[in-house]
Amino acid sequence: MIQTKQPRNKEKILEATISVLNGTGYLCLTIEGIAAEAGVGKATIYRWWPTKSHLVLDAFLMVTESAFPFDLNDSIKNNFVEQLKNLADVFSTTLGRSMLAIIVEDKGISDAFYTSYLSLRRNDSAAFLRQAMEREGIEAEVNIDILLDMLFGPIYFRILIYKQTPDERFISELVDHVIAGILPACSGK
Amino acid sequence: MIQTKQPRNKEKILEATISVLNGTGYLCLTIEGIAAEAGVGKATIYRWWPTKSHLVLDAFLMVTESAFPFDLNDSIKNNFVEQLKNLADVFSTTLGRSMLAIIVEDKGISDAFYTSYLSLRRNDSAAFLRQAMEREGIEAEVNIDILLDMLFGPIYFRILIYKQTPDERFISELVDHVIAGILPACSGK
Amino acid sequence: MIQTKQPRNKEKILEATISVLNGTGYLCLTIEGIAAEAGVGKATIYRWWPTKSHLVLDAFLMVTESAFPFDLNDSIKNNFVEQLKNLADVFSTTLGRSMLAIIVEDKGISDAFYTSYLSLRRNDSAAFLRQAMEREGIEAEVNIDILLDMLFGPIYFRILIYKQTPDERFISELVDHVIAGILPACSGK
Amino acid sequence: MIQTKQPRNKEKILEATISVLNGTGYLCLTIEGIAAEAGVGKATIYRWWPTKSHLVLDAFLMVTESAFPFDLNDSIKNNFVEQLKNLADVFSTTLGRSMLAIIVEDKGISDAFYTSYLSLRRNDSAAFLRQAMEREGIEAEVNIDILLDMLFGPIYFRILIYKQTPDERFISELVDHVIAGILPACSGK
DNA sequence: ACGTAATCGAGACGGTACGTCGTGTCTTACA
DNA sequence: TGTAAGACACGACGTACCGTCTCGATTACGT
Repeated sequence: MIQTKQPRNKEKILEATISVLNGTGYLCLTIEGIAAEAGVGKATIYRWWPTKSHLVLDAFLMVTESAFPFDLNDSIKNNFVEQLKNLADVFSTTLGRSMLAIIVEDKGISDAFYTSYLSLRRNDSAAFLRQAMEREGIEAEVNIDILLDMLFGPIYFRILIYKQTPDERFISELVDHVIAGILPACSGK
Repeated sequence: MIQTKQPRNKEKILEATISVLNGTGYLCLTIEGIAAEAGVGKATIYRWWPTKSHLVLDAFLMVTESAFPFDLNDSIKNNFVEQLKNLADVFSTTLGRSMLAIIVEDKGISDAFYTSYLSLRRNDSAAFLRQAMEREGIEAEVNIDILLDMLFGPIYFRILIYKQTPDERFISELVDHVIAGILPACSGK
Repeated sequence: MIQTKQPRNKEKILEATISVLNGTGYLCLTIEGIAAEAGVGKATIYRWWPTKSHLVLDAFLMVTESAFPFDLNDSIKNNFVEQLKNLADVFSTTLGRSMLAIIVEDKGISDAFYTSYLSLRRNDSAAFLRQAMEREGIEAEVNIDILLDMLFGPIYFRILIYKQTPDERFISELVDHVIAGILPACSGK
Repeated sequence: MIQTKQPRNKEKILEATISVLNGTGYLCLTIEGIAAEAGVGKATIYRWWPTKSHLVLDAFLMVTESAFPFDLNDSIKNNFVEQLKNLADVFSTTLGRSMLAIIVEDKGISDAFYTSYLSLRRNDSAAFLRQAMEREGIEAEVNIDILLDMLFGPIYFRILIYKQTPDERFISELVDHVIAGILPACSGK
């Protein structure tokens, strides 16, 4: 089988990116440093990625499953707890935090991130939630988008602003609160 | 009255920072550019701010009320809708977005931001919520921290990741959902 | 008869060299540019020429007669005027100037240039001069090498340093002066 | 006396230029190398010189007397032998050869070189020659420009094309031949 | 009111990284 | 088989800012 050189090189560069990121952090991430670490010329990096941001995005996508599966036989709560734990894990790594920092300061990358990562998970989540609510007989008038924001938003918030990694207890309580809001209430407000 | 030059200079610099930020965006914000805009030597900037990040933080604090008042005579919902609208406004400006970008990528600044801005609002919010719930006879077993994250988190999330400015309708529904979760439910799950 | 591709290719490359040289000048002459212009891979150029300099030398030799004939039936003056006019023409083209620039900065090429071009003309000139002087009965004690330098040197000098192309009048006067020096003088100094 | 820092730096850079030139030759002369040798940032070099060529020109002018004096009490021959020996010396150094290589390939620099160096010597030479001829009663119809080219041209020619440094014997004969051409001849051409 | 400090603008400076270009070598795929 | 196309490591380019550092000129105060 013929093994072209090119893909091997791209992989080397992505691995070097992660390695440098883990070693020195995002603020010290330089193209020259990555090139040196990968044993590659700078031009080779620029051949495949227009900016450092795109490179980090690809590195992120390489190591991150873009979909985290739901289990229809399990409860809403358990499913979302798992989802949010996974989310918290992914974005608490140096790579994940760097990814977020780039997204926050660069609209172009955030679009690419949305397409390649966020919308996939979001769609899975929405689909699961709809099915599960129907199955559990919840007919509440709920805006699924807002529900998902109430689940995901606080995780991102804690990581981005408070620099904390939400633990299981936080996640569990959060999911409880959100679910409480969609169960039939005795009285209106 | 004698007016020393110093305070006037600091003000000029902060104003120049905002002006450059509005003109060219955070990614193009340079100390040299600010100094030129302010008609000031670079050293004068370094005299008072150790890094560009600290400078932006001060600029942000200068133009932003660090507390946004609650009205105890109004409803929980109305109060939080106002709070979140104000939050969305503040962080949808170029200055606000820049502030967030810095916070996300710099732990040191995020601490300072927490002290000077975030904790003040957070404490006010928590205090108000406790009073209001008591007044309205809600005794639900709720974790106030999580409740506040459910309110604020989605706003930051929308701004930071989705690059959207939440509108009043979104905010209103969000507050509704959160409040729904703390009203007494007919049945636990 | 079978016509191999190779000679055709070399020609294409030499022509492309001249074409690029005329288009953008020596300072912008690149192997990549020549390869593109010739519709040829870079490796094909490197197969036949070790450096850009050798390539330009070959291009120069291709378009330049390495010998310019003397006419024994004409006068010394007329012969040298023609020689110098031809010289001035050859080295006033972009190709000729480039050739000189390379010679000046590269000893290796200047040797090759000497062998393939300069010594041939020099020998012809010396032989002609000797014959003609004998024929015209001039027996002056002259160093022919120096005489030739006095003829050729000023032409190169004007072209290389002054960036001028000597005109016919200049050449004519120059030859007159040189010849005046070898005619029998009334008195030594 | 106040010694500003600036000129000291320029001098350091010019010295480093010469040092690198002597060490590795013109083809290996890089701005980065000069900056390193001088212990200076690249930007400092670019602040004062637009191109490497201008830098070499300045280095050349720094070490070269821009005028080499004539002695009106000495003979024409001796004066020009001294002039040409000096010329041959100056342009046989690495620095001198590099200067010439740059002049040959760059019209802009050759203009600057003409203004700062060449025209000064040329004018001195012409003035001296005129005075001396008058003093010695030579009234020949001579074109001084061509005479000077016959003196200087061969020197440059030998250095640039033949890569030789003309020795005293060559120079002496050359001057003899040129002078022979301006002495009254017995017969016209 | 004036001389003496302190303060400031201007910008030079040594660095670091940028993104680009051309080199000369090497690989691949096609003709 | 030979060759175009072009990937590749390398090295230098010229630029932009960084944070530090003089240097005068311009304050503003203490006498």
